[in-house]
Amino acid sequence: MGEKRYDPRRIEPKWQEIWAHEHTWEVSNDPIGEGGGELPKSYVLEMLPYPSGEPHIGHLKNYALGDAIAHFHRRTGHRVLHPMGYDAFGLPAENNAIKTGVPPREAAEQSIAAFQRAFRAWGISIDWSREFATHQPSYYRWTQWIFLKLLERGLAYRQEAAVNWCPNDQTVLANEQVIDGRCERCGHLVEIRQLEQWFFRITDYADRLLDDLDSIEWPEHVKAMQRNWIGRSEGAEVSFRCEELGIDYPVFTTRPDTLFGATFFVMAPEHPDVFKLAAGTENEQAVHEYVNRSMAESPEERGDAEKPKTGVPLGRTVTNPVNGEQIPMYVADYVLMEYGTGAIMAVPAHDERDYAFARAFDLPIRRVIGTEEDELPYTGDGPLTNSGPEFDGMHNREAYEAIVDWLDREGNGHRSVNFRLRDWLLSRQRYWGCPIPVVYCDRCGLVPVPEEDLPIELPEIEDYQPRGRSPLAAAEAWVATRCPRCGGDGRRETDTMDTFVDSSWYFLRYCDARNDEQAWDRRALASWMPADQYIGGVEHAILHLMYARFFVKALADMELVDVQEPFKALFTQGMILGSDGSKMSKSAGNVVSPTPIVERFGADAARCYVLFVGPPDQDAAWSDTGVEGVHRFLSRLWRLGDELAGEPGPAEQPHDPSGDGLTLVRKANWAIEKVTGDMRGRFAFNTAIAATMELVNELYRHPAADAAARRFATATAASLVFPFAPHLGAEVYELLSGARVWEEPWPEADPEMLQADTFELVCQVNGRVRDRVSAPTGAAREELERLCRETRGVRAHLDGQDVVKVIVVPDKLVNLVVR
RNA sequence: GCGGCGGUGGUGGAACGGUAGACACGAUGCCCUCAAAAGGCAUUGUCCCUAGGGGACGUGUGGGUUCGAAUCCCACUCGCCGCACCA
Repeated sequence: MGEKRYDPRRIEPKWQEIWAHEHTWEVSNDPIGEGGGELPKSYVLEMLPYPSGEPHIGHLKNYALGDAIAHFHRRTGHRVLHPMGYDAFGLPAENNAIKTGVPPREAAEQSIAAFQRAFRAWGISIDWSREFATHQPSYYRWTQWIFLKLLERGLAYRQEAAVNWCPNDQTVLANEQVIDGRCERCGHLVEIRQLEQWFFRITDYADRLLDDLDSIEWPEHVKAMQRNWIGRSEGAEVSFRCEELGIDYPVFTTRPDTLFGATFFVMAPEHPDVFKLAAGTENEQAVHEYVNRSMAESPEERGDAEKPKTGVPLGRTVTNPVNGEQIPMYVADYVLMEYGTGAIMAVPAHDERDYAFARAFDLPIRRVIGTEEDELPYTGDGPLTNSGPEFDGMHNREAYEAIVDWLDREGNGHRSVNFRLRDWLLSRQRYWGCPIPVVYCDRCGLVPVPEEDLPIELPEIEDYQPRGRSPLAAAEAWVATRCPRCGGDGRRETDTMDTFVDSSWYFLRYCDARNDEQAWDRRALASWMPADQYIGGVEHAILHLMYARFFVKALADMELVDVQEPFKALFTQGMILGSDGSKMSKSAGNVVSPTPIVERFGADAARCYVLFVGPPDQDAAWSDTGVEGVHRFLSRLWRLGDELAGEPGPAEQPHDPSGDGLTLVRKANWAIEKVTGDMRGRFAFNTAIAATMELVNELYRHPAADAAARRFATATAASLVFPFAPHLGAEVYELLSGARVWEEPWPEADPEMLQADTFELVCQVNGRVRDRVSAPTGAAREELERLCRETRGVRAHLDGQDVVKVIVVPDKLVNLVVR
């Protein structure tokens, strides 16, 4: 033993070559043609990588996870689709181009090559026949086609709006890409600009995006984040009339029960009527100054809830519809134009912000809910007061309904629902993205490019520097075109699409990736969608995962797809942190690159380690000694295989094992049961790997067991470890049986071998373990009680006391309750 | 503030309401070796006891349910994540 050593550098390329050469992981869309008509489908999908530089350790974990699931599904009788692609468009490649001069296409393609090398070196079981990258015209042709479909349906539109502008990246951003008032990409403070931009009408789907969360198996925290982001609130819209100008101003409120407490009225600085209202009043000048000052403030400064309330009176009043009171109007920046109607009724007694404003401006505060004991501002429940004879004394929950009904009858308001979600701003003033297939014609206006003219290819340019408009605008020859409608002079849209558009439908394309006639064939889609298991990081909980759901729903409404949700189940993996426990970053100098690890310990050890460190949805720190430990385990398994190889023969369970052989056969069956349970439904790969470690340890503990039992136990370990360490699993399994482990069905435990003849009976007195004794499996309750009472430890603790109760858990324990 | 998740040895982590700490790392000792590497074996929650054995205490804190609680319930506390002047 021991002259030969486990050498992943020899084993791993050997199997990778076989899988590549035989196209092992390719799968047909036609189950009948493959003779697999009876097999259920399984679509296992990891989030496609963004090709920037080299793959990092997080990618290894992501794809090791997905691969384990894919292998398990294949061997448990599924046709498995496990594809791969690259999300190649996007800002980083372009910013890199500006810095280094390397064209984004070149950088992206270099990076894609690095990912391809990595996936092969890691032994990920990918169906390469479906591979694509989103920057290829054969892909984005269909991204453009989907855009046209959405445009046709009114779900894509162009509009001027106050939008987030990143002065560093020189482009607009979606709300979802602004984090704490800063650009998600570069961290620069975001400004607000009034610009005409392209939007997708995702708000039309707010209710469905919310409701359908109940139909998918996603982690609770991700659903919660989406619910939060959609931010549905129920309430009422109530009209307040400005008599002097004869205009009704609706407000949205979630508290119509507090209407009698409204003592003033506030508008957002961006509200289009602010100047009109102030015109001619003594406040006109002050209003202009205030509005200009607020507009100049960054969203971050403005959004600070802690800062003192500011505002200016508009010099006008509105009528509170419930009591006819004239209440003063203000403009104040704590009211947001983007939410509700951009105007609010202020109820200082029952809203903290209104309270703060009223105190600062010395405005009346009138309690309408609760008693003296409830300190103001009071946001809790209670009986109404100061709300007229009709409502006084009524509990506020009831009053809510009663007041809304009354408003409705009088024509002053109605029930209403508001969402926090806003439309998806998709245009970017940047080069490296999918061109928007639209032409502007002086005569016809905005004209969609006809489908047959797609793709509108992204031209090659030399200067990527953004100058407030897309660098594409400088490509004169490309911009100048014919109007598809009238044939006259036209100009192409020079904005490109947000990268998230590309990744909102790629999972559909995998189903029919080589189709040149259409984006997909519906039958191909029907044979795979939805993805049964989606795997990726939580950082996409809102952006990508919401957009993709929106796309699928919109496409379903156009009868282009047959599912309502793209991802039936979602698994969010935890991050691999640096060995110091903090996030890996170049500046912290704690980045672990997978390449040297794989070269040194093998892909199998690296893959097993990231799955073994802990539950895969949790963050885990990288540990060099941890990988060495896993490598040690794989070596031990390999040595068993090497030692037992001899000539290939059966590796099946021997018929009548006895002694140490029986122990091994039992342990092997126990491991089968344990690993299968850990993988089915849950993702307890850490404990699954631990169980195969136990099996291997057991083999080392019983070196004298008969060879048949050892062969069986070793082959079983190889078979069970295959989803995590495919090369080693295949190697050892072949050494012992001559067969290919991935062609073998997943092992099933022999029920007879799952139970021993005896077990260790736990003997408790008052719930505390006092002794243990060997007892026959299946023994009667009385028998177990007797055995328990006879043990030394129990007798010592019984000590003549009365046994008042006996609890027997068959095949497990006896608990004697004494007084 | 709202929403979600979590607190177990020196470390990462195991535990259908039923033996807390599987498995692994680290540490210690031994074997193999001229030596080393590699490998193998053993010990390893804390404390206490006249110690081949036995006892007490132990899953953030306090209470509760139960024959029995890391697990279920209540309150608190600490930490992480998301959202946040959203009316």
